[in-house]
Order: sequence, then structure tokens, then C-alpha cells
Amino acid sequence: MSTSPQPNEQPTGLPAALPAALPAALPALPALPHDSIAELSHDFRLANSRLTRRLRQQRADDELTAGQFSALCSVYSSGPLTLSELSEHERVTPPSMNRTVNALVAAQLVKRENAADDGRKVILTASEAGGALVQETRERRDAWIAQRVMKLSPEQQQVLAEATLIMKELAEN
Amino acid sequence: MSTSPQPNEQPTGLPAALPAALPAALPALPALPHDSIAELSHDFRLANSRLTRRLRQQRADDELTAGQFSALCSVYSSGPLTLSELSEHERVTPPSMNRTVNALVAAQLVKRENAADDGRKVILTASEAGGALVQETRERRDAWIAQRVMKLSPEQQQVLAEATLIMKELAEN
DNA sequence: TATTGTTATACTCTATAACTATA
DNA sequence: TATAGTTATAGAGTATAACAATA
Repeated sequence: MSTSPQPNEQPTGLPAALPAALPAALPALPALPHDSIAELSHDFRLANSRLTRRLRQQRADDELTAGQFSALCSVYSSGPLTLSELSEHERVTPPSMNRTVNALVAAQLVKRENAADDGRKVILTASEAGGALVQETRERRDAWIAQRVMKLSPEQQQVLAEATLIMKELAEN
Repeated sequence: MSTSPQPNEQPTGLPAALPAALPAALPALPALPHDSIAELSHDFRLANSRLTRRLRQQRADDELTAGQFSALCSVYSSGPLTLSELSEHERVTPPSMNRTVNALVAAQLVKRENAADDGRKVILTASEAGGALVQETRERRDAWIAQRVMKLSPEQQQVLAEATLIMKELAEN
């Protein structure tokens, strides 16, 4: 309630109306519909969470849940991880991640082992079945969104690719 | 499992490597790190859900949850809505939305009334307190992301604005 | 009969607090 | 004492199935 809205003090802050300040480098894109960074941020945030819900709707009954699959992908592609490392990467608390890991270990998709050098740590690794599941399921899970991304223009696809980088960056800080 | 990965048959489908096919309209943006639409879709999906979790982490204890605030914003800015309309907009089932609405009604932020023309329907409207809460809380809730968006380059801000439109479109279909 | 909303129930996701084991 | 992980507990979010009221 008492937090002020940060009147543009940043070097790259824009003066309320964005388009005029742009160096005309993006002619193919339509004008921004947002009057301010606050409005853009608000819109983006709501769009993000609604899209997450939309994607959740799409999941088939026999598939891992979104959280489980995301955690499995991280373990599989980012190598062996401790619980803390995984929970930080997934942006949840260790107890939350532990519950997800329990489900994955019970399904024999992830192996949980004690670290050799530090008895407090556990090392999480994707099992052979876990790695196979990622590879097999990935295309099917992504089919819904991939079909739609495929129908976008090359420019829009470029926008999504760029946005993905920005979103990763935002999620990490 | 049996769903095939759709070998680029779409008119706008790109031939596995994106950059070469682009009409050189976006010189300021770096080359795409994705080899295929499947990979972009996968990355984008995971980034989206991780960012949602990151944003959830940011919520203060005395604020509405993400789902409650999103629903309140929809009722407030998209006028009176029936339960079905709201649940479709928020991309959850009517029973799920009903639970959220119950919380908002209990907090006297939303009014639930019977529709005059159709006794089966309910009309949801933001109360005066609900509208005031949206306006008061919005800046504070968005402060975290707005601060970060403010530090992005104008080009990156443009990307986010464009991506927001695409994400809204994706969530609606 | 079909539609709209609600209740009942269950499972996942998430968090905080408190505990154990190790460093 | 500090750190890594786990267990206990609780609340929010979500869904399906079943039900009630209305059209």
C-alpha cells in the first residue's frame, strides 16, 4: 500500500508513452497497446498466469503433472542436482520440492542418493526410465502449444523466442 | 505417445533452422537459440510456468492469492460476468471458479446476484471495496515485475508487449 | 432434456514450523 | 552453530462426479 510506483528513474525507463522513443528498429511490429510500464507489467503478469492455467487444462490424465514433469526435465537435462539446487531452479521451497521428488522417486523416474562428500546432501538423478519418459512424452506434451506456435508468423515466433529468454531471466532473479 | 511431431506442413512453418528464413526485419535481436518449433515451444512452456511460480513467491501474506486477484481483476474490468463466463476467462472449471468466488464474496469484494432474466445464472460484480482494492493493490502487486521490466531495453519491452498479445491469444484457444 | 450453478470429494501444489542428521 | 533435508500440518487450486434449480 505504501510502496510508490517508481517514477521513471532508470536509464532505460520510458516516459509513459513508449512508441515515440523507439529507434524505429521494429517496423513489422504493431504499436504497443500499453501506456506505461506498469500497465504492460500488469497485463503480462495476468497473461502469464492465465496461459499457465490454460496449459494445465491440456494435460492428459495419464501424464505427469506440470510440476512433476518440470522437475523431472530439470533433473534430466541439468544433470545431478541436490534438493536445494532443484528447488531453487523450480522456484519453490525445499519442502515443496521434496514432495514432488517423493512422487518421482516412487514412480522410479528419479534416483535419490546420499552425496559421498557431504552426508547432509542428497543427489537427484534421472533414472533410465525417467530419461526415456522425458524424451517420449515431450513431443506429446508440447503438441498442443507447438501446433499453435507453428501457425504464428516468423516474426511472432521470433518474439516468443526472445520473450522466453527474458522470462527465464526474470524467473532467475 | 502416438502423436507425431507434425513435420512442417503449415504455411508459416519454418524449416528446422529459423534465422535464415527471416526477412531481416529484426536486426537488433539476437539469433534464436532454438533449433525447432518443438524446442521453442518446450522452452517457452517451462519458462512460463517457472515465471508463474516465481511471481507466486513474491506475494505478500496480506494480499489476495494470484488466482483470487486475477478473478477479481476480470470481474472488475470486464464488467458483470456470470460464473461460466468468468471460469472460461480464467481457464478453470466452474466448480474451481466457484470456490474462488466464494472467497471473494466472503471478503465482500464481489457481489453475487441472481440474473433477472434467467434464474439459473448468477451475476458477479465487483463491489466498491473490490474495485478500490484492485486499484490500490495493483501497483504494489506489480512492483516487483515492473521494476524489472523498467530495466529492460526498449526493444525488450516491445518484445514483452508483443509476447503478451500472443500469450493472450494462446490462452483463449 | 439441456443448461447453470453448486456441493462433495480427492489430489496436487505450495508454504511455514519444527525436527533430524551432518558439518 | 549452521546447513541440508525431511516430516507435519494447513490452505489454495484444481478436477470429476453428482445433485438442484431453472429453461
